[in-house]
This record gives sequence, C-alpha cells and structure tokens, in this order.
Amino acid sequence: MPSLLWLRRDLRLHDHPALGAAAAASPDGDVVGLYVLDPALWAGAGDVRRAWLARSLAAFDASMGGHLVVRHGDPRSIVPEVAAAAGADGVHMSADFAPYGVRRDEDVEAALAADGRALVRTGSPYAVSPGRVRKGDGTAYRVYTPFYRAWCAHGWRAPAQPAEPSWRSERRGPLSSQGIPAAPALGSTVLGRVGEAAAHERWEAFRDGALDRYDELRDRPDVDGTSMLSAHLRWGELHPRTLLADLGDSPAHTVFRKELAWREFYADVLHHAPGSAYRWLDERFADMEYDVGPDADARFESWCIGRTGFPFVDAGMRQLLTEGWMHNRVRMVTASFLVKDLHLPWQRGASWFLRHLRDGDVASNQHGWQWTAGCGTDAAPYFRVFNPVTQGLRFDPDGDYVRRYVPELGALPGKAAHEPWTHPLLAVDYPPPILDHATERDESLRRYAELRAR
DNA sequence: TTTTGAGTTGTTCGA
DNA sequence: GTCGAACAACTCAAA
Repeated sequence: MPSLLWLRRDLRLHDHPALGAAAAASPDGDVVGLYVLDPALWAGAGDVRRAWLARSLAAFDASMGGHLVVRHGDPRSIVPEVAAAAGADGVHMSADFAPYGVRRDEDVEAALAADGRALVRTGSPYAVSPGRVRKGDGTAYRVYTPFYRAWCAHGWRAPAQPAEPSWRSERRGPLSSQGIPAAPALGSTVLGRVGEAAAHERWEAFRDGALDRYDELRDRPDVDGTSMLSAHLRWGELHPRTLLADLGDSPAHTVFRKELAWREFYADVLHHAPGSAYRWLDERFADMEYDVGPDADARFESWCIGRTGFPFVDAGMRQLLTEGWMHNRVRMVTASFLVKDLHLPWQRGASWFLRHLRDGDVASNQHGWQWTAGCGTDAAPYFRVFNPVTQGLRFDPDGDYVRRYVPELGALPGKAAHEPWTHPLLAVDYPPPILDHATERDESLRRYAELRAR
C-alpha cells in the first residue's frame, strides 16, 4: 500500500523529511508523488513565474523517473480523490505557513478525514518552523535582531539523508498525470537552469566564490555578488538547512546567514499575523493619505513598465519584467519610489512584484514592502526616503546595471547613465522624470507628519 | 520594576 | 569637500 506525497513548495529529493516519512509509512516504500496545479495560483502568475514552476516540475519529474502525477484543479477535491485511488492510508506533506495555504490544507485535511485518512505534516520550508521561536513571555518577536539571536540559539538539525522511495504512477487511469502545463517560451538565458541539481550547483559555485565577499558585494546590482538562490528556495529545490550547514562564522558568512534568517523572521511574523499578507501590520497606516484616480494610475503604469524617467528605478522594473528577478538593493529603491514618491499604497506594488517575481513569496515580499512603507516590523523611520539618483550613483557607480536594462541610455557614458537629463541628446526615446523627487519627498514627510498628528 | 541602550538597508543641511 | 546632527516612535533584553 503506497503513501501519497503531496508536493507543493518542496520540489526536491534531498533532505526532504516529508518524503522520508511517506516512504517509511509504506511497507514497501511505495510513494505516489502528486502535484496539484491550483488554477487560482497559476492564473495570478506572470510568464517568468509560470516558466519557472513548469521547468521545476519537469526537472523534479525527471529526477523521479517520470512518475510525478500532475493534476489541474482544486486540491480540496483532487488530493482525497488521488489518495483514494492509490489506496493510501496517509497523505504526507511539508507544512505550509502562508495564510492561503494554511486554509487550503485545513480544508484538505477535513476532506481526507471524512474518508478516514490522515494528513501528515513533516518539516517545512524553514530551518526553524514559524511559531517555534518565541520571546520569554511566549509571544512572537516584532524586532529582527532579538529574533535572530533567539533563532540561532534555537538551532536546526543537519540535512537529512535522501530517501529512496519506490515511486508509483500509472500511464492511464486514476494514478495518471495530466501533464505539466505548457510554459511561456523564454530565451534560454532568462531563467538560467532550474531544478534541484541546478540549485545545488549554484550554491556550490556561490559558496566557493562570491560568498566570502558577500558582505561587501551584496549591495551591488552591477556585480554577480548574490547567491541567486531565492527562487530555488521559494520552490523548495533545496532547503535552507543545506546552506546553513556549510556556513562558518566569518563576517561574510554571518551576513549571509542573516539573510536566510530574514526569510524565516518574515514567515514567523506572517504566521502570527496572517492578516498582514494584505493589510497594514500597523493598522494606523490604513488612514494615510494615498493618491488615487487616473493620474495616480498613469504614474503606477509608468512604474510597472519602467518608464518613470529615473534610470535606476526603470532598470529594476525592467529587470523584473524580463527576468522575473530584481536585485535586493533595487527592490528597496523601486519600492520606496512607489510608496514615497508616487504616494501609492504598498499593496499595489507588492501585488505587481508577486505576480512577476520567480521567487515571489508572500511572507518575504509583503513584509519587505511593509518595511519600506514604514508600517511593518522594524519599520524604516518615516524620514528614510531613498533618493533614486543617489542610490544609483552609490551602488551602480559605473552605470553598468542601468545600461544593461535600459537600452535607451546605452550612449551615456559611465555614471552619466543615472542622470540622462544632463546629456539630453544622448538619451534616445527616454522619458524625462515624471516627478520631482525633492518635492515628493517633502510631500511624503508631510503626509507622515499628518498621520502622526491624528 | 524601572531604566537604558540598541536597533538592516537614508538624506539633507549647515558648520 | 567633509562631517555630525537631526529627522520619531517603539520593541526588546539586559542591567
């Protein structure tokens, strides 16, 4: 009698506790691997995000000998149906902690229970599952640094040995696959390689290369100084334990470990405040004055397509659309621009990011945005407004990043690419700035002051 | 119990 | 050109 393993964001074979549990629960180690493509999630994804998922599923399917059973539809009906067809006692999975996933899993659990089947959660996408790290009084942390210390003190286990299940599926009938959906065609260089093997190779290349200079290079979007592992982690092609096990105590390694801890911190915050996926964590900010109407919509559109006239912002937004990824430094600058120069609610920008990011994760994305907007945990002080030009000059000093993504600025030499208005004849078909940053900065500070005074 | 100091990511202004 | 101060308010842990 096989076990059913319901895969979601854990598309790997190594260090997979739920897979181990599924194999151990079957006398013969027989496991049916199921992925349910939820139309609600697929419909909201942009081309690059869809392409990543399709390729990740294909890579996983290949690694298990073509036995992945893919079904399209609502997991609430499909999971119980496949479990019954397989004659599985239990359905195994890694726990999901995002609000939509938690509700979905509870519904599936209830449907399975009606048939006398158990839903077994083993492991999660985190080194320390959300809810485990608490303050002395038992409540959740709201400040990152104390969380980080407690998270380190809590510790995590070493990566698990790979299980060797006997995968089961059928060519036709109740355990057959509907197939992986067709992915949008993208240039071969857009995504790079996808899947578990690619994830491990990328980690090893980064670990043996740029990691030792991570503390000095991580803020440079013009340099290949980051791990580029975010999407691999998002889809569970490798587990953060694998990375943590390789890290030492050097300053560079510590900075990288802290980035992994941010991912875990935001998952913990969301776990304790599920409403913060779409509401202001600090509800007072719901009463802030935000711009609405046709003009605001037009400015939002300029931001989305990368035509604001601010090269560093536009480069980031175009990198997002073409690659489904954006360097973290640029995420902060583009987010600050939407919130503090365009005076739009953070949710508009966060939704756009989530649709297009290949690594888009509700906890990290929404809380990163809330940090920028000043309404989240460890919130940025209200007066911290990024200057899009200064940030570009500081972190892309030669203008290479900007020219890579904004071809209209290709004729501008060096750092001049950040200030095309100083060479108007060289910027071909590039828009003038849609606003005056100093003016909007003051306007933003005024609105924050007004909110405080209420 | 109360106090104290520190806390991812910045900018501008005036000396 | 460089440099320090100012720009709030709140959480948390240690003293």
